[in-house]
Amino acid sequence: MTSAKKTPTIYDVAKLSGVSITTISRVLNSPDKVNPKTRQQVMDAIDQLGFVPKAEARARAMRYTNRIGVITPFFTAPSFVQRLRGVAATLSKASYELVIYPVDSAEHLQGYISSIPVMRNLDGLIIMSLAIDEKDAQRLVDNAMHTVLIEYSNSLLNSIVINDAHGGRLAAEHLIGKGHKSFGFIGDIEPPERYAIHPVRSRLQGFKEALNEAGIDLSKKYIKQAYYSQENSREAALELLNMSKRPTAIFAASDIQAISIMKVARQLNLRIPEDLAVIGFDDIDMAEYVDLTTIRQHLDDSGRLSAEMVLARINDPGRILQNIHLPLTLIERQTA
Amino acid sequence: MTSAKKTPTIYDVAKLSGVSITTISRVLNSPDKVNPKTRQQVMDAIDQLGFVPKAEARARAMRYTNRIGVITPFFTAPSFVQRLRGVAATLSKASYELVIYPVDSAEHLQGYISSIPVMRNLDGLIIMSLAIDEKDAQRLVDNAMHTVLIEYSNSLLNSIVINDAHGGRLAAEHLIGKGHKSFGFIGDIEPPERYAIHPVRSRLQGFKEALNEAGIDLSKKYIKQAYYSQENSREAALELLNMSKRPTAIFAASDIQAISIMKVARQLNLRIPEDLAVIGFDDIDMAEYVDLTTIRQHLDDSGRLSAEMVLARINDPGRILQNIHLPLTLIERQTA
DNA sequence: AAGTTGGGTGAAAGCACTTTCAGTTTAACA
DNA sequence: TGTTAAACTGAAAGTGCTTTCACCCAACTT
Repeated sequence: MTSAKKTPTIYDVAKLSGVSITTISRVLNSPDKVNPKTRQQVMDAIDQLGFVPKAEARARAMRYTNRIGVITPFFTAPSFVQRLRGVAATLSKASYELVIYPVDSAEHLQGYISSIPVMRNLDGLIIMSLAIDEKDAQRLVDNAMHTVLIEYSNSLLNSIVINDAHGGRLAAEHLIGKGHKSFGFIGDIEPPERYAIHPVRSRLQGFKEALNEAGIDLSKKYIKQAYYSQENSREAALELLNMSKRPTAIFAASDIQAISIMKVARQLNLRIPEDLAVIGFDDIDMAEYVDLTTIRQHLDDSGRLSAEMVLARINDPGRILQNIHLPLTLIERQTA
Repeated sequence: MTSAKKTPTIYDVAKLSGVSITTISRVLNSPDKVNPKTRQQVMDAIDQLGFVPKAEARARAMRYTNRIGVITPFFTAPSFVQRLRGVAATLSKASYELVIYPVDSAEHLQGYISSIPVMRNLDGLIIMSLAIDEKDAQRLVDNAMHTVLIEYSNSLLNSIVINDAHGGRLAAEHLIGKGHKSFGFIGDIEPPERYAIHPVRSRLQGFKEALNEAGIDLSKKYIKQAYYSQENSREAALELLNMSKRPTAIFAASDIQAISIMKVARQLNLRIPEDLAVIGFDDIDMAEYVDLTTIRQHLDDSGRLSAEMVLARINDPGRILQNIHLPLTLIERQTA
């Protein structure tokens, strides 16, 4: 029965299904652009012939991969997920695939960064919250890999950043405005990861500065280092809240940590915001669920924007470099 | 100043070394057929340009992609993220890339599913919470695409499932054990998406059955349909809690919805669990932060397992099919 | 009824090479 | 020195696929 003497090509499939080779290609590469009925005919023919597109021919003819990559640490932390959501939304519209490169060590990062531009199986790249050095940046531009950085910047590449110190100020000012006099801070000031960038110190600094300007000194013992984990944040919160003169307001460098603090406060029977005000940073989805007052950093938008920027660059490589500063917004809810 | 705009081709090499592209090709493919002097010139040019036959590299890269794909709806909903986290963790260890195909329409899904196995730019595939029909399953196995289904099963493919009805029972039994007599249910019983699978009905059914067995009838008006959004869940909760004889315990078909209910209860000044018990389903990270009692479905583990299964299959294609039932565990915290 | 969209489609022009074939050197031999 | 086979080379014709562009036709506008 098996007639085929040679492996079938799209020309064979085209003949059998009665359409042009163009349509076959389209069924395979952008199925949504072809009429479902036609698509079904083509798929039937493909199945019948056992057609498999030849990788080399494909590679030859394909100038783009229709795929953009995201290199990110902590890719499942809520704030990163929300950025990814923004990225995915715009990529999906433009029918690009999303490849995620989770980074959990410096080697990992270096590996990705050195092989990606050479392998060229990506049309563009988004790098989140990761510091990349001059040499790597240079390699990226040499190999014409369109990339945008988030939370980090480099003169050779597009970037999207926020002003973390200003975020700290916003928090301080809001709390001061509410009449608070004694403050605490909890955040991941000295994270263990060498490869990721660390905006927390800036948030703290802005917070301190604004307090100073209001004549308030935030002494060391009210500043608690806590890793991004729940237990760790909880311990820090406990220490703060068990102090003889405990603060009436706490600024947490991330919403997740703020929520941990709320949990401890609840267990200690402290009312929020009457006994303790809590303010977070990020405005992750969950913040609204728990009515957390926080500094919104427009996570979805940053993702969306970054994707739009790489797409724009792909379509117009001559486009000028951009370094976008995203605003921060205080979102007042119930906790402060 | 920008030097290399694109990767060099044999044309560039030909120009630089002053011979025709034919000769370049020959140097590369049958060096013995070309004059040593000419060959040397060509090699020099090749070195100088850093030329790598592109198609070849691509084709090589494509025969074994080191990449596995995940097709998933709602890819940024917490429960899906947690599964993805499991997947990413094991893939990262095995140094595989993760490609995410977000599905937001039936066409999308059908498109992916028909082109992926044929195009072979993936070594394996994980399909989450999506129903796939016999024909597609058949095509996947015909094309030797190693795939694992999560929350759905098919006799031709590996799968990982949970017993949703049993989860409903667990919730009911726990609540009954706490002495509750009047119950409510909130969940996405009739979701709008045709392409995704819908375990909520089963959860409700198990819940109802267990109540029935305890002699309790869950009447229709205590069963509220609510989409997976915050506002919708809130409305449903409000209706339930404003009833003349309001339930003392509510089972939410997802943690996210349970948390919405908690928010409403807070606004209504209802104490949890004294005035109202709430139990969720999933055990997402956030559940612990807000002390939500819930039915844990081991999300990270299901992701990890699914990745391990496709990896195992890639390394040993003869491996027997598995249909894994993951246990559900009641996690008792503060809300019920 | 005429005009405007816009989805679906095919012809044809790439893509980055390989191969064929005809031609040009070169080397070797008479 | 002329002849000829061998060695080398390039133009052009594939290779199997993707993509651009123009076209058709049906569905809306006005």
